[in-house]
Amino acid sequence: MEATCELIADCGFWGLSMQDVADRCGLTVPGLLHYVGSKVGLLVAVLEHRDREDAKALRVHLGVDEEHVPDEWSDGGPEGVDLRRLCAATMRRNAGQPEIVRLFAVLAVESLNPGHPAHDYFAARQARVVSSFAALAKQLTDRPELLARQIVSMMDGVQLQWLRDPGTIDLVQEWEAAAEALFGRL
Amino acid sequence: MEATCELIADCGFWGLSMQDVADRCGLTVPGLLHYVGSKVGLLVAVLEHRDREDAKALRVHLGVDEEHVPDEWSDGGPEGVDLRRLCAATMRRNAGQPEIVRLFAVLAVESLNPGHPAHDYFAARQARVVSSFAALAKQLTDRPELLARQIVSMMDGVQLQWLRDPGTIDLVQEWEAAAEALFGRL
DNA sequence: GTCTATAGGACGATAGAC
DNA sequence: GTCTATCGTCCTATAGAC
Repeated sequence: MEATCELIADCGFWGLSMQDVADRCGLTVPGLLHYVGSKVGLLVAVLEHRDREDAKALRVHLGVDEEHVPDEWSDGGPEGVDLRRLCAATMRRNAGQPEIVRLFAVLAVESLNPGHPAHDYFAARQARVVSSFAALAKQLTDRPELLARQIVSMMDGVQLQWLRDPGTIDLVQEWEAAAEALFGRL
Repeated sequence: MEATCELIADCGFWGLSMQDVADRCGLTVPGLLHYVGSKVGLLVAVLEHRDREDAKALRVHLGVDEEHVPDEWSDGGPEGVDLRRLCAATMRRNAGQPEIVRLFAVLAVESLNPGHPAHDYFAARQARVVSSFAALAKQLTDRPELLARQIVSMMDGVQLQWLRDPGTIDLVQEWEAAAEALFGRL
């Protein structure tokens, strides 16, 4: 999983070589294929692995700055969570794993092509995030879907700039400033 | 150029096949290589072609809604141009060429890898855009670089969402709403 | 300026031994 | 569960005829 994440982040799924993955694992290519079946199977395995890992870690990160974690938070669903705080927690977590952020950035763009094996996965993911943000935004504005899309756009854009120049840009600070523009006037 | 843009947009530079490009041009692979020398040469040719094309077209688009085009605008430099109007003109133009937007989105992310042949090109491009936006933002805020980065982030993010679901999202409208959040309180 | 022919390799995947 | 051997295909690039 780890090796595959790095290699896809570097060259995309189309540029990924099973040979390179196998080499990093100390396996031969047929040895690797024994587990994942095919190259697409490897991609699916990585995405599922990331989903589990991220769901787990986000809950930890949400609570890490709080003295007491409300019950609703630990239940997994984002209901009742403050939207601005949820975004900040996400960015705080992402600031510590640039390679993972880059993996998703590469796949998200590559999968705009309907023929990409992760096309449906990212379409669904995007819809899910926007609609759950919109649910939380209902309390803040009369156009919650619009605000949700703006937040997602800004998060994606800020992360992209941070990835391009991690030395100059502090992801957490940059997001805090952007959040002020988005949430400040509400 | 046209064929290459579409194919890179679909599969990235690493996924691009000279054979596919040659086929679409009605050429053989050596026939294509005669002009561009190598696969990297083809990429460079495309980027240079887009630079010329976009510089030309942006000036037209900037003036298209105005009765009179001020002299400074036609001189090429963005000095004196209203920043918000410049962004709107860019988005208006991009709304008409989704394939080109997707080409740049794919290459921009793919080239985060320092080993990518377009890495330096996109690093320079990014720096140039941010600093020219920041110059225009000086009149609007006391933190012009920050505003410039926020604008670029939001433009990139909005375009990404639009590319993923062009039927639901109107790029120009979506940007207008986002611009209100960024410029409205200044 | 465009072609045929070909070099020389990497690719994903399968078959079958151990 | 991991290997060797191999298939058939694709890849970029070069050499050289026309």
